[in-house]
Amino acid sequence: MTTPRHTASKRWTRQPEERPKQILDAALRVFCARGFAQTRMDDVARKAGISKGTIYLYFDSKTALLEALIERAMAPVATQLEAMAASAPEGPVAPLLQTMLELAATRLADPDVAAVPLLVIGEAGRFPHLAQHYRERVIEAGLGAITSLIQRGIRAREFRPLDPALAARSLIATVLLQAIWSTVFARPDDTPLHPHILAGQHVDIFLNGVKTEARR
Amino acid sequence: MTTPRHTASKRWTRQPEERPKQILDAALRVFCARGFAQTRMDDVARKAGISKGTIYLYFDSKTALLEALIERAMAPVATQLEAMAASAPEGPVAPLLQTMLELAATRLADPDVAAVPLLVIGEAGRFPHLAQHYRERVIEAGLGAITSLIQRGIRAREFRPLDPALAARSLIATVLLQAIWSTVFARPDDTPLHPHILAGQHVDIFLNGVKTEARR
Amino acid sequence: MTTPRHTASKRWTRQPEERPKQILDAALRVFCARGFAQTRMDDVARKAGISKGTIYLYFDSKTALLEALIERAMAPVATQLEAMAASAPEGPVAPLLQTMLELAATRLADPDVAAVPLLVIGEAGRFPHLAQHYRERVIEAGLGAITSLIQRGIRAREFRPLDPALAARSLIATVLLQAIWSTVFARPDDTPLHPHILAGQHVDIFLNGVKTEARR
Amino acid sequence: MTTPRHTASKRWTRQPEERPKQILDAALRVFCARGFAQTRMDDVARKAGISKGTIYLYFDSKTALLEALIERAMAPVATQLEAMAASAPEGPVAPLLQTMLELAATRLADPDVAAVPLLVIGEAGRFPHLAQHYRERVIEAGLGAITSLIQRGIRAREFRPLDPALAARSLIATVLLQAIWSTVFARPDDTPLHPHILAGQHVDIFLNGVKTEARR
DNA sequence: GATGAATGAGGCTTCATTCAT
DNA sequence: AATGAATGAAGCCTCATTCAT
Repeated sequence: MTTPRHTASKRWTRQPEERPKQILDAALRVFCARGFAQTRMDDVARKAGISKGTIYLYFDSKTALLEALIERAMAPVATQLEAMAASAPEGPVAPLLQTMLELAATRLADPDVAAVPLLVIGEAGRFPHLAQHYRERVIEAGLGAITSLIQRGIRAREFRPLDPALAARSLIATVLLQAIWSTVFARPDDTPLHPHILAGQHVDIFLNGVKTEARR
Repeated sequence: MTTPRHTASKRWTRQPEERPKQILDAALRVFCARGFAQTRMDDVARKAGISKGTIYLYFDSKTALLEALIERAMAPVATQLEAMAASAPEGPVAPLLQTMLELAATRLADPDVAAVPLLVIGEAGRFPHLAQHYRERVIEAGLGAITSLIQRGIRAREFRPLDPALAARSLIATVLLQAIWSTVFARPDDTPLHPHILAGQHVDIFLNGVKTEARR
Repeated sequence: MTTPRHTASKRWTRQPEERPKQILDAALRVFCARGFAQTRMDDVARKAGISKGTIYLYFDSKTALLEALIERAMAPVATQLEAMAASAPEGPVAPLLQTMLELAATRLADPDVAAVPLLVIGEAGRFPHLAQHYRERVIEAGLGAITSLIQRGIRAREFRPLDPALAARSLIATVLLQAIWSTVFARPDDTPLHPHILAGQHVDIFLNGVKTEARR
Repeated sequence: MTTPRHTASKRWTRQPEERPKQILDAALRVFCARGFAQTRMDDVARKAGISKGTIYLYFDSKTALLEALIERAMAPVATQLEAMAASAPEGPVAPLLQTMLELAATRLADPDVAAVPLLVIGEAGRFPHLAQHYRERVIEAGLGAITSLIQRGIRAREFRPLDPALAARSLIATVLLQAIWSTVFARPDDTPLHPHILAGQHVDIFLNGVKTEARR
């Protein structure tokens, strides 16, 4: 068994285009694994396969790295939520809600995706502006989209009358909390709960729970 | 009748016996406000009204402080959950579930109570044993208690057949996530969402969603 | 030859009263020897016989150390200059000027005293406010005191008419520059130029050069 | 007739031959403005309009840059001083001294010229060989030239007997110190003291102070 | 020759922990 | 038991220098 030499004999290569992405990807992993405060810039650098100083060619500080990271993760979510809310097709909203929840469950089953809200939760105390930004662009946007759909359902007598904002929380909490739990409390030997199954039954309960009472 | 250990030769009146509690209370507050890593022992000391060195008379390290804190918060919850599960009265479980959820909502509305799960979530990456312990004694116990009640409801045809473990998650997630959110994303000018209202409508939706279909 | 054990068996002693002075003294020496930028806090600490962290119990930063140092050195000089200017006795000013110059020469012969103006000169580029403060409190005060004495001499026909401010510069420059040179360009094997001799001849030349022309 | 080394295949017009001068000029400015230690190679490069790496094609290190800089500035001064000392015309030395001082004052009024002694003063602690070299080639040469002229004046009974070496210091200190002060303590809104005026009065005082007493 | 991305040693500063009082 | 001065290891960040392009 020979010791494989590295195929690249160069100590490093220029990759100014790729570096920011490499660094953010690495930072997400290590911040998530150890927490922001416990992560050393060296950890990020090693994970990205570069040297410590190189990070500072692209990001001003450790904090700037965190902010860029969260900003990057937030942007597509916020965009998609707005698009969804704007383009909901006519007709009953129940199937729509089901689709959205399953989509969310699938997305959040990816640890890299679930990592970001967790980071925000963990660092909100230290970086209130981050938390506020996340709240506005993601949480309120998401809750708003769901809330308006539920409201539509109520108006159309598809659902019985109830507070649509609270109902929206009832609908999405299970999926979100599951994402948090499976990331935080995962045990190595755990069979991960398939997100579709949980989301499926939850949506079923919810829709049964909110649907207009059968004529009496 | 307390046994005074010292014969009135001291000037300070605070009893050593109260110190651990004072320290833990202070630690909970500051850990929660700034996060564990960002909190200095000086912060804890100042909050407790004592000096930094004194903490080390009662706790071996900063980590030990965190562990004691979480342990202390976990104990009564675990005890109560076990008691509930053991002593559930006969009859329909729906009112029981409602009571439990409202109790949980009320408890978690206290920031000092909600702080603990948040701490665990934030530090799980660094202290896996803490996370595991919390999972076993609180999460699994709580989910177990709810699950077995739901199972009883299903057996009694009070509820339609579904996976009781998943249903338990559906039931409690809304209340827990609300506790997390209102702690993390609270805005100073926010009217806090009264926990009873959210829990009330959520339980209503849930119970309507799981109840046996009324024969029509 | 035995290895002498330290008489103090304690690793350190409490000296909260003495520390600031100890630290400033040490800092003056090492800043002067190596320059501010080239000096590590470790150097200061070692010179002061304490640990690096201790410095930060008394000074906020390396820069604060420099500022405190210069402030401390400036205060007595400024005070003395003001006192001198205020309490000059009546009569001819020539002996006064001679006394002042010799005093200045003696003072500046102490390397610890000469070090401060040198520090200011070296760091003026980085700390303009320091330079400005020094200029106002020391240089302008000193020049002002000398200038007003010379003016008195001119008014009393003791000196011939000339620009007193420029004459003040002529008078003190030699002593000051000598202080700078002997600090900067000192060679170990140099016999130091005795300040009194230089100052003595310089004042003699100066006073001869400014005295009223013998009646013609 | 210059020999073009490249056959017009390059786009840039700056000749490599000019680079060292460009770099040294830039370095002088920024070293003077911020001090040697506080100046980054990037600063020098930007000032020179080239890139950081290019400096290393011409100079081995930052220190080499400083040394080359000072060496370059020293050479003409040393040469001129030697020439002056060698070719002093016969007759009274007073006009000669006056000319030299005014020349020095004029030269030192150029901040780029005054910058060099200041740099040497500031970095003498770190680069003793620089200081020694400067002392030998500039200071001792300059003092020597003046000293020997004064000695000539004493021998010719133009001046009264005094220590010519100390008198030389008395003569030049005012001009040098003024150069230092105006560079270090310059205020933006200051009308700079015209060097000729200061030097003029100083030389007048000095020559009056050293001239043989008019028999009365 | 020129560039500027990449490196990594080094310094300031923080803070958990110790210990003399 | 309590204090808080003192310690020193550890981490963020800078920047002189190198080197692939």
